[in-house]
Amino acid sequence: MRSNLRDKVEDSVREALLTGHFIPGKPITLRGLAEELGVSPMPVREALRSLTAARALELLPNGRIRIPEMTTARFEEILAARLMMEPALAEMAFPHTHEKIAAKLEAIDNRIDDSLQDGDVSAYMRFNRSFHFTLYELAPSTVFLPLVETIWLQFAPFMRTVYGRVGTSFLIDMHKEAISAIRRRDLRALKDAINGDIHDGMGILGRSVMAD
Amino acid sequence: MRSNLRDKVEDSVREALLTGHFIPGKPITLRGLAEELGVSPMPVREALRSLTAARALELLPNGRIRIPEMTTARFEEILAARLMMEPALAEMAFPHTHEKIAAKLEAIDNRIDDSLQDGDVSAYMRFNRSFHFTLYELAPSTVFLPLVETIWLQFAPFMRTVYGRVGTSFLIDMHKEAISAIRRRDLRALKDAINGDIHDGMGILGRSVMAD
DNA sequence: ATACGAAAAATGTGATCACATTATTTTTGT
DNA sequence: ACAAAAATAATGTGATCACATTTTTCGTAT
Repeated sequence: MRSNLRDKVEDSVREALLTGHFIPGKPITLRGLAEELGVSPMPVREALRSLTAARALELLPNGRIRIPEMTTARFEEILAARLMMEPALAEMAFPHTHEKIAAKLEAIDNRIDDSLQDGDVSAYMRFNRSFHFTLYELAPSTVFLPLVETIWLQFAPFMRTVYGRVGTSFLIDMHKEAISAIRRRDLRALKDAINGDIHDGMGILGRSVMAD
Repeated sequence: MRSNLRDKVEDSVREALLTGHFIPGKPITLRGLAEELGVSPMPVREALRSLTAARALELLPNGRIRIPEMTTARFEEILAARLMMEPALAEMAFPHTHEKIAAKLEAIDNRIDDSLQDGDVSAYMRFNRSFHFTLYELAPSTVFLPLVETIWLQFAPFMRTVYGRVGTSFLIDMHKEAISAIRRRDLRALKDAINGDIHDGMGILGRSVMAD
């Protein structure tokens, strides 16, 4: 088995981005991250290069790397991209869903509810991502799936600040509707649920913070 | 002004990919490319890492890097992604078009015709890309535009082999319809032209080769 | 001739170093 | 006390080296 430090570093930065442990605008340094992870700057360089290409990180004119800041225009584009691609991905996944998957999604959704009750934002973000990608990864997709992963890396750090601002008590999602749609073999309802989840869960919340 | 070798290497590999100078399946070596470009392996490493993240290159389990091979499923996904995103990008660009842009596109389109007449596939691919992105880059987009660039990097090497197989004489595009739509200020017609260009120009041609 | 195995070459990875540029801190002058 | 300037520290970039793994080449046996 072939493994390398670069992928380990990339995975851990990915995870940190997706659970909101990096703050938008905050610069990241090679040596700093390297020391933090106990590796040389070399694998960090490659991992950050990769994430920069995925637009999860931003390369400033002076060569510094940071988490990009969110703008209203970018947020609207991300929203539009999600609304285009994720229902399509759900549709590709649909033929591969069955009761066992529905049960798995239900278990994840329960942990989401727990996280919200506890006010544990990181856990919420991790399980929410898990919910969506457990579904999406059923799709035999080598194009859309990576694109959607890229998108999530772009908005996750911002959503963390949103949740921090408005709290976790007002979070709405349409996960239960999605699970029900899978069980009823209702593709239309599944796509609507995903669409609604993005529109109501992310869109409204994000815009409310953006308005400041 | 801050410049670095890495970006120069990346740009030249990008250009080579987009004009079909790399053959799908062909492996790329760090030291080989480095020597070819007259630099050390270091900036090549970073450039290839970046392009791998963009799915323009593929990292094999043994660590080797190559241009991905096309499959029917991947082709269909790429087509679907293009049909989703490019008309949307054209719509975002539309308010920023005017006669001067139309004239510029017309000039590019004339060079496309010349290239086809000469049977110069590389020139054709370069100008075709130039046509599309001259339009798309008018859109104030920081999300869709990079996604579409990623897509083009993924199908360009394959299209080169398609053109090599079926020749350049049967190429159809809807560029003139797009230019006319811009001049008539007809958004609907512009989106239809882009849609048709992708569907007829790439879709039919690609599928015919894929069918082998 | 062909298949197998050993030797040789080539490859990606990670570490370290040197260097120019940029950021930060300290010193100095008024 | 505050601003300007000098010194110091930190950063990304590119090169080179060592190394394990993989690929290729070449010799040998059947």
